[in-house]
Amino acid sequence: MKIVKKNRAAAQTAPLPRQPSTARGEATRRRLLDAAEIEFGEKGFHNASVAGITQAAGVGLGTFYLYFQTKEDIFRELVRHMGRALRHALSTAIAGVAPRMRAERVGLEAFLRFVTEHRNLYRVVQESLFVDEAIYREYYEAFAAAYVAALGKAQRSGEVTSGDLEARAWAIMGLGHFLGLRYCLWEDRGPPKSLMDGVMDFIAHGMATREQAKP
Amino acid sequence: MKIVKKNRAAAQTAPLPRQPSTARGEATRRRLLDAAEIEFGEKGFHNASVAGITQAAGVGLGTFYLYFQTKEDIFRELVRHMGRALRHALSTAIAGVAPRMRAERVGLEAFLRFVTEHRNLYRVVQESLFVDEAIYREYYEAFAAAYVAALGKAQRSGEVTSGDLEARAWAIMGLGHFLGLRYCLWEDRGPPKSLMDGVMDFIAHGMATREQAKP
Amino acid sequence: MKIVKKNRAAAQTAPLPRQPSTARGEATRRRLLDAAEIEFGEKGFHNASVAGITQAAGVGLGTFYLYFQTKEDIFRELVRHMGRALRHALSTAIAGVAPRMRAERVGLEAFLRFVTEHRNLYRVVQESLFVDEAIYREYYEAFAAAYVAALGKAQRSGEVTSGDLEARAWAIMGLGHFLGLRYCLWEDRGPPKSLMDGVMDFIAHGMATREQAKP
Amino acid sequence: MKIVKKNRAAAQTAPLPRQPSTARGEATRRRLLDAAEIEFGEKGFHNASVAGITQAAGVGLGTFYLYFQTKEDIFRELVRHMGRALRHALSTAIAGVAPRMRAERVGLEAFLRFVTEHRNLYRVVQESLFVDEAIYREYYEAFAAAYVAALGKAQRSGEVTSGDLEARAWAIMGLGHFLGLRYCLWEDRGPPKSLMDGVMDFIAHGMATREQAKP
DNA sequence: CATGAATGAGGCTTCATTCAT
DNA sequence: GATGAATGAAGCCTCATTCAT
Repeated sequence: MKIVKKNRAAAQTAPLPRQPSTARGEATRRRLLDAAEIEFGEKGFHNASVAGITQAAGVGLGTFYLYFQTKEDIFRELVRHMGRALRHALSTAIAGVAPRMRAERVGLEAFLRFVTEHRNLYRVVQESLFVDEAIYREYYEAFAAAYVAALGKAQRSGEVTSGDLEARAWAIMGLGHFLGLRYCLWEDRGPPKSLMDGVMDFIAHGMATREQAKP
Repeated sequence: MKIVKKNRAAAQTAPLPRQPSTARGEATRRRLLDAAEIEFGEKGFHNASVAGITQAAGVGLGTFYLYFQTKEDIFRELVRHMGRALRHALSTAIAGVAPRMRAERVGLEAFLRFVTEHRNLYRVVQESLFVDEAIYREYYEAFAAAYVAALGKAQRSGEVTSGDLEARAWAIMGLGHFLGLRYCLWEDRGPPKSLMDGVMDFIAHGMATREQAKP
Repeated sequence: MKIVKKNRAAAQTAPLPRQPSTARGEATRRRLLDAAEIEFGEKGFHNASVAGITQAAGVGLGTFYLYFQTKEDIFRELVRHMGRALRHALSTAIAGVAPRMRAERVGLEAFLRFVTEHRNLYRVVQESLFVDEAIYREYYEAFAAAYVAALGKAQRSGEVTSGDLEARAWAIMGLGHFLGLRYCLWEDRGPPKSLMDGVMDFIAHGMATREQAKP
Repeated sequence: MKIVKKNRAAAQTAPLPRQPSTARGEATRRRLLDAAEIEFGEKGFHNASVAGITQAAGVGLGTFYLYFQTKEDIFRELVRHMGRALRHALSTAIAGVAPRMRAERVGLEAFLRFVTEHRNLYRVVQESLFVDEAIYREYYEAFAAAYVAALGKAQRSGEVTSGDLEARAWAIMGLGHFLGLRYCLWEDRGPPKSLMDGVMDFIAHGMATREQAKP
């Protein structure tokens, strides 16, 4: 007797957009994600439009909603994708690399290369702080957790000094983030080797001269 | 990378917002800025509305355009304001502090305190990357320049090791940024002293144990 | 008064839905009608969706158009179905019942029972006034015609007073409609016997006391 | 820290559309209501568009939302308006009329006249059953309550027979509704006097001949 | 100085219908 | 007979900005 209105948010029985089962559907979905990466990366979330995405993807406007529930949805998916891809790239890059300081360098280089090669995706991640803060935290907390684990191992093996690993992980993530912004996104090249040397020295030994008393 | 904006109306003929000449006008302008800081900080640039700002400021909607040309305009002004205020807070905090590593600590503490106390303003600055990238760069480049200058002096006086100061400045700004995000914005307290000790040790001496060969 | 419809596609060349020739086809068609009855009844015509109907019916979306030309089409079919079913129920119920006032009561009771048991279908009929007014009129005019015929017979046999039968038929249909709405749809029970007694008394003898002069 | 999204439904601090305080605003609001009455009446709720309403009202599209929160909102307002206007028309018409059967006739005539003169508004009320059932009930329950009260007085004064007044009120409302539909909306004239005579006779004395036993 | 009614471009989302498989 | 991916017209609603008062 009650007239039910459609309400996406509250849709209880509403069928979620089906994950396409066919190969054709899979391809369409991928095309949309690729297009969204570019649109969001270039225009930002709010200035990007679903119409722009579908146009770039070469599909009809309505098709978008076959695969994603909202504009935010595909955005979130992109962030998650970036997270997975980056973690995979890094773990692949440093697999088997020792000692730890060498792994640190390889990891940082891989990160900066990744940023350079996926500038749009990287911007998407950064903007997620203003679109869906939760997913931004999720992204970095996952990253931090992995980092803390790696540092912990190195610490136990005596390669890394004692100290709060959580803070150190965030510090180094921030450090990498800004270097990426400054040298990869704004200048269109990864940081030169000389710069990497300097940065790694900073990470390994800090910037205080020996004579300095601890602050 | 360039954020495309929609130029709804080029406002070519629109009269420039007058610089308030009276004390009353000055107060109105101040009220608008204060309200905007809260609105933008809490809702983000795109979800904040001019109407919301004027309402919070207790002035009429039209009044906004007596003092600012566009919504972006007041946003930019907020970023510039934050830049000035933060630089002032830091330079005041470390004035006369020596040696350099001590100044670094005092500066980082002052920064984190500032972030904690001006969370909204800080969010505004971060979001500016997605509203007007130029002003974000401006903000950090000004900051970096000052930082490089300070480090240069310390370097010449032998308090800081040799190395690329530009990169070091950005690294430490990023480091501070992430610590602020993690410990000040997400947890509602500045970092505890023990954490600060660890962080400063990292900045001063890095994290490699002595036995480690340089990576 | 005419409801303007949007003719999305004139569907001039579209093949007419085939009348199912197989038993399987017949079953599918039946399933669609049953599902539509529920969907339309619960959500209303505009909030019901073809997808919802096919989902509830357990058939593919495209299958719908094998059996019905448009969403309105199946709706109309439901209205016609209700008309036939109700007329059948009533004529069955009062077959052989005499005298007329007894038949009236039996008929009204059967009607209210029908409404109670087919709430969704009844809502569909009512909504048809706003979906396709012609079919609504068709429905009630068919009903009225049958009613007038029955009353005419009773009139000629002296069981019913003289007077405009058309108006009387519509009056009693309206009366029944509102009682159904009030007591069957909104309260979930048919009207109690005492209420039926009162209503029948009203139909038979009106509500004026004997002393009343005719108005 | 939480990004607040705008959500009309959940808008907690959102300013309700101000009731216009100025005479100009009042006029605009009235123009919108008048236009909506026609649009909804002619096209039905779902086929009417806000754009159509504002166009007919001669105001900009956005202006609509200065005065009404949603399309449903103005629709509801129309229903409420109709309720007030009709009750006012009826109570004015029968004020001081006696005896009750005379008042009944005057009331029914006034109702039918009202329907004839406000066909659009009347359709709006009927459609409200499918747009917002609650307001439809509200409308008729208010009406029924007033009716029951009037009948109760007549009953106590011996002008009306004993019996369930609630049921009788709904029965007569339904009766009036269908007569209005049949004779005022579909034929474009009120019912002729002869018809009114017959109907009033039915209401007063029913349709059973004297010889009939009570059913 | 200040106001707030008015505007309309623009964006997201829905869904009936088609058609290739 | 049946399917479901694809389409795109259409509609509701928001909000920065203007301007007459």
